Amino acid sequence: MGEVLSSSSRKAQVIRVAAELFREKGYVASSMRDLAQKLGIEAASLYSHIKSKEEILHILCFDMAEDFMVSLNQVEKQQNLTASQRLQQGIIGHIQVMARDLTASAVFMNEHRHLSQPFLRDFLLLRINYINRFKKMIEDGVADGEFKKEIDKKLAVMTLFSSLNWMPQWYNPDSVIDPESLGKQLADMLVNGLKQNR
Amino acid sequence: MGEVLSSSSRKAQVIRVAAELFREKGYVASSMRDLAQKLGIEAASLYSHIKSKEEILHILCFDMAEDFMVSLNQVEKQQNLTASQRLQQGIIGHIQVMARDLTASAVFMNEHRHLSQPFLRDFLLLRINYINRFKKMIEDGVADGEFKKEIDKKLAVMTLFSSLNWMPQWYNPDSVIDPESLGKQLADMLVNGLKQNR
DNA sequence: CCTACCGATCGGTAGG
DNA sequence: CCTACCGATCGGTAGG
Repeated sequence: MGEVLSSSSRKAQVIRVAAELFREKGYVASSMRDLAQKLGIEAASLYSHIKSKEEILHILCFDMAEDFMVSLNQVEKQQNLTASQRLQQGIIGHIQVMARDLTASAVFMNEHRHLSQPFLRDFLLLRINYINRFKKMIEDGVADGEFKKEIDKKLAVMTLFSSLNWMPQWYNPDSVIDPESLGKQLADMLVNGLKQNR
Repeated sequence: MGEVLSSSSRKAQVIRVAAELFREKGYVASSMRDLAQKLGIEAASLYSHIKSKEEILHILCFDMAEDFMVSLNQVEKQQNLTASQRLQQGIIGHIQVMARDLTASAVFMNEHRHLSQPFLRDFLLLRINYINRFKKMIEDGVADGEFKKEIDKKLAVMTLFSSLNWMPQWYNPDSVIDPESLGKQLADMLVNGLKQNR
């Protein structure tokens, strides 16, 4: 997990509480006074821990991005697996990272656009890179003959990402289904579809 | 299309320009002064056309919701079709409604949470109803034996909605692929999966 | 559609 | 971590 977020410092606590607030109300609608109140301190006191409101958003977004990258790096090492197996592992990894901190994941997803430049650009470059690496797995599957050659790879990867990204909005981490099973089911649905196998 | 949005009144123009602004910067970060500037008038003059900032958001969200409902009503009438055919028609309809106004669709999707009560509650009830009607189509498909009985229906419908909802973020309406083809491909991918048919 | 303006709230700083 | 405070900006109104 990102260094700051995983620590138990006061700063980390400020960021975790901020994440809850940002998720609930959105970044722009969350005031530093709201945040201070949740922490039981005065707004001005926040600035002993963080440099600015945006620093909080920056840490939340980039710490999550880092975790997603680490997870995908692991998967890409396993070149002994077939494309669909790697895709499955990638999906499971993504969901596991999200499940470790669904609040930060929701902020990562919905609020990153409020980063100012040049951070926004850096963030979007990381995201494009991540998506392209998933797209590569799909292309590998087509090249192998494991996936249909007629599939629209862009549509496939966008559909995959949409479902992954939307998950923090409805997935309940205390539910019966654990992240790994969820990842497997999602991968299976995407790869095999809903239809009865003949 | 919703009455206000489709008209060419000055009010409709204000709302359309607001939609672009809300999409770009988010509802909260968009000021009435930003909006006025885009229209070439003073901020105070906006209030000759609209009652409040929230009225704009309300109209955008509920006009889109109305259009989605009309589309789904049409599909549900076709009980001669199989579940997967109805699902496909539902998906195509949803995408066609979105494609008619991708800007309003993006606002509908990302900014509805800034509606105040009781409008937010009303909106969420409409959305739940809409989702449940798609879920019903999937359940019908399972009951018929057309879809696998092991599928997680909640996961399937959330995956479907995630992809539909995310589309305004990447779909280019001027692209080579028209909404109907896109809907067909998405439905096919969901129903049949990526895997080569044996 | 404009000028003139209001009270509330914003992120953040100085100085302890 | 607090008190005291700043300049900027917010949505919106009065009155034409």
